[in-house]
Amino acid sequence: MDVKRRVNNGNSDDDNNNEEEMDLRRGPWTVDEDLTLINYIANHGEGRWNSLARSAGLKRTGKSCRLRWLNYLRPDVRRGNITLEEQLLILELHARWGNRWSKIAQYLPGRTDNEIKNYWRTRVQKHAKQLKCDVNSKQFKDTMRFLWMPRLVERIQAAAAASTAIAAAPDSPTLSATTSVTTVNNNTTTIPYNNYDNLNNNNFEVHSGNNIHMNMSNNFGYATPENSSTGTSSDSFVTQDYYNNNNVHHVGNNNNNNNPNSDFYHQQQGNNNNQVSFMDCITSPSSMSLFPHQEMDFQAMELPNTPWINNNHTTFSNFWNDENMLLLQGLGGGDNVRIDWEKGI
DNA sequence: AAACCACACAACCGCCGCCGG
DNA sequence: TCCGGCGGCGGTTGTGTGGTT
Repeated sequence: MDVKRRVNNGNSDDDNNNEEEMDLRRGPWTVDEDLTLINYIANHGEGRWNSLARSAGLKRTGKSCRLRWLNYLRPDVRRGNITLEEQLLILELHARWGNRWSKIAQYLPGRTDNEIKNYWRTRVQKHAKQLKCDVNSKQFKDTMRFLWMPRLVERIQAAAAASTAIAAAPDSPTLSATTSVTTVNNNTTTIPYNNYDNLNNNNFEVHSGNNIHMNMSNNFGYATPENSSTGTSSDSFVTQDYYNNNNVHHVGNNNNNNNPNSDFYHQQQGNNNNQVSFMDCITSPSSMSLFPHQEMDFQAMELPNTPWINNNHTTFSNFWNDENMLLLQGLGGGDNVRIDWEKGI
């Protein structure tokens, strides 16, 4: 695509250059442009993007060069589908910081703010729309907190268990291709995992490192079978080893690359196996079983009248499946119903 | 086979804060 | 102190791709 832009309007926008009328290219980057940028940065380093663009002979704005480098060409950019662990982390961090994508991205090694933002918009907001509630509404946050996130945890556990099974039976060709969860090694990031109500306290910490290690056994109020009571057990949840040789690629690619010429130096590394949809998460029969002492504000969900409670809507039929409906029937309504899980409701 | 649609994501835009002259 | 350039950030758009009808 050869999209060019005449830049000479003399305003304060940093894309402009008054000294000369430059035909600045826009749109998808070509292979040649990418290689030029890569080579230039390899020799001169990054930064000072406007002068870099000029010096490298790129007919691009400095801003465009920066974006291309940071979001695509950087060697440590990690591509492929967002893993379960990353999904969980994104939900958690978004609950804490909101749309501060760059800050969230700091805790997902190799992921860019753009990628996380896209994930949020395409996946999370889409499902909020399906539920006919605002993504910032209490209803949706509760849905994430009590259904989606626990389901993710459950999936992660299942994947870890599968991984263990694979280790025990390495000849299994089916299982061996179905998980990206690896065992923990050195350089571990520990993430004490708290619920949304605790997001503002000091218990939530994320330390940079090569791995992310989630500890799910704290004051969230539940404990998983894998958890130890120490809070930092290495037995609980482990993400992919972001930097092992299998998962980190010099330059990644994706299935929807708009630049058809760029594949030659890209390496496909999609991991489709841990991709879990929102509905997959919330329709699990055991989605709630990880929360033995959680207060669940069902009234805030406006059960009888809420738009999502609509038998004609597929979202409803998926969300409030038989088991969940039995649960709700057992509650009998009321204000801020407390679910006493230990009584077997 | 073609048309249509939904999705994913690369890239752009506008705004803002920082910094140096 | 002011001003302009720059980098960073969040929001938005455009488009290629794959699936469905």
